Amino acid sequence: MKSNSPVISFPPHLPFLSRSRTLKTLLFSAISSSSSLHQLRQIHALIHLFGLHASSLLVAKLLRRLSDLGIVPPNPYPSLLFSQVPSPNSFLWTAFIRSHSFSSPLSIYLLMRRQRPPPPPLSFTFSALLKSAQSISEGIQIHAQTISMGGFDSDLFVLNTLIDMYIRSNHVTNARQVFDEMRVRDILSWTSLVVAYSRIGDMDSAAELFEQSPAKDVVSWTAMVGGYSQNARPREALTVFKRMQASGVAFDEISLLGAINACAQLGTSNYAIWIRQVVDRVAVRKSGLVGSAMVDMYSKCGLIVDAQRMFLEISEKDVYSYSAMISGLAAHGRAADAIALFEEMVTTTDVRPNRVTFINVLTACSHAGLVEEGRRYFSLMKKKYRITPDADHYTCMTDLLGRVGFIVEAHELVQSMPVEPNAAVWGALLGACRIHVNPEIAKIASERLFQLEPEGIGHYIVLSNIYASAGMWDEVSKLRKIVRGMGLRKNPASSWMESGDGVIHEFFAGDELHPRSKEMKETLEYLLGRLRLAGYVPVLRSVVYDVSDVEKERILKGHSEKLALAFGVLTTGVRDVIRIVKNVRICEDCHVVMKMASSVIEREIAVRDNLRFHHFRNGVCSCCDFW
DNA sequence: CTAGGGTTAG
Repeated sequence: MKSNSPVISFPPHLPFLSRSRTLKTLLFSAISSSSSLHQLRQIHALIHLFGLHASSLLVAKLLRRLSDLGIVPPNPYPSLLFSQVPSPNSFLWTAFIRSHSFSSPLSIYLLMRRQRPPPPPLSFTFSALLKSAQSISEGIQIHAQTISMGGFDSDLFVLNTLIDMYIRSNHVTNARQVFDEMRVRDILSWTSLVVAYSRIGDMDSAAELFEQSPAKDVVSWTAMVGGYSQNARPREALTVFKRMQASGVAFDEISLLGAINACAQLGTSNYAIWIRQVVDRVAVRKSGLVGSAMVDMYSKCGLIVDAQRMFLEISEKDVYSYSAMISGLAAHGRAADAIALFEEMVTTTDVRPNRVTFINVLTACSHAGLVEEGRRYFSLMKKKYRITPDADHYTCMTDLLGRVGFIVEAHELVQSMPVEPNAAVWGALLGACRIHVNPEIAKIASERLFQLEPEGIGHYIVLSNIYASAGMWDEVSKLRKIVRGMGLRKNPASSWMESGDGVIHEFFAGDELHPRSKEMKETLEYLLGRLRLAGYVPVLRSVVYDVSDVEKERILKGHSEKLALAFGVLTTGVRDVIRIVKNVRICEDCHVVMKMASSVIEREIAVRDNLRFHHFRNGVCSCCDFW
């Protein structure tokens, strides 16, 4: 908590004229650095004391700070301040309009126009109006007004705001049209569109514009790094991040976030170590912003101990830091620690959990099968914290109930939930049906999924796998036909790992693309041979094709995480942890192989699946075979 | 004085 009041020191030796200007400057910066209504009122009193309450400059600044603190009409304070200025200039009118952005900025504008003589509107008077436009048509009207005033038709500031208005209402094409018609553009025009394209997932258009933009600064570079990372293209994100550094633009805290997140997605430990060095160079590690991202990144890279260490180093822990840590512990199967941290947060700090925190806590319960605790937190969230559960929370509950086998109850929950179940909810139910082989409810869930996400080829495959596990081969072949008709899968299952030099090696089921493929095959055969001696029997039911047992065994051997395991054995030191990242859930057979391998070859193996970690040590897994 | 922002279920 900042409790220091702004200090206004007055240099008495200055001549009177400059004293007045200096005083204004001092008061002005005091307003900027104020952090509470109480302080603002004190400064306001000072302004009165010095007879400066008619200053448009100071009052405009006060208004702006007030809206930052959420003090806007109908709170009378802004109007009171405004009314004390006998002849407000255009700047103050604009500030007053802006402070009404959530009520009726247009009515203030009309009031301004009715003054005699009317203060000339400024470009950012219109920008303030445009910013608060509730709809496209209102925005277009305001823009027409702007043009009719003359002199603004090619105003950069107005046009940039117009672009933003279109982007805010998801009309990227219109924004692009404005952009294309601009005779003069600045870096903000370019960046706005780059961001707009990346938000709609069109990174190729974003990149094209970015490359064309004549100037690049830390913000526009960051937009690209963040864009790639938010669109699940971590390698490109890091490439752009490195290019930014090479171009001589210094990065700041915000620009690091995209890069940290990209490393989290890659999930490999060398990138974790690399980004830590980058972060340490600017010594912002203890900030909550970077700290939370780092906690998340370490967790996702399997370095949970480093995540915890990082968490402790954050100087001002907020709900993001706690949520990131809880989510990390959950992903590593440490439900008890995740819950303990949540309890510590609510009992020993002022940090209030938000909806995401509860998603994290419920996920922790889910990964450990803690049904009763999950129910308790679900109701605590409503009763004590007044957070209305949304579809995401119901997804967690459906997953929690379904995962332990309460499929009927999970289905009832989905049917009775007060918000419309979305694809994630039905997906959780379908996932539960896969684990516990319940083709009846799976059929219900997947029919809804086919409606909600008709392009989601994965749902057909999961349903088909459930039918396969239940031996319903007629149904399987019907679904296979549909899947074939839909074309190739966009995201095939793959596993990847890093060799010591930071190169990422990716493997696909049954592929022989890697230059060391032959060696890997031999290594795997040798390893499986040793496992067989220790009692390994391939889990044939992990294969969801109706083929012979010999063929099933051949398919199992080709699973990408086994290829990665072989590659890891070949290329890493005997004391290194073999770290594998996988983009889908690990299958039962691979899980058995990893467990046994960890004891037979005395190596620690860590596999990150699409949602959690498996740490294999001495023949057991941290997930206790519940995943 | 408008452009980039950490935690999120299947």
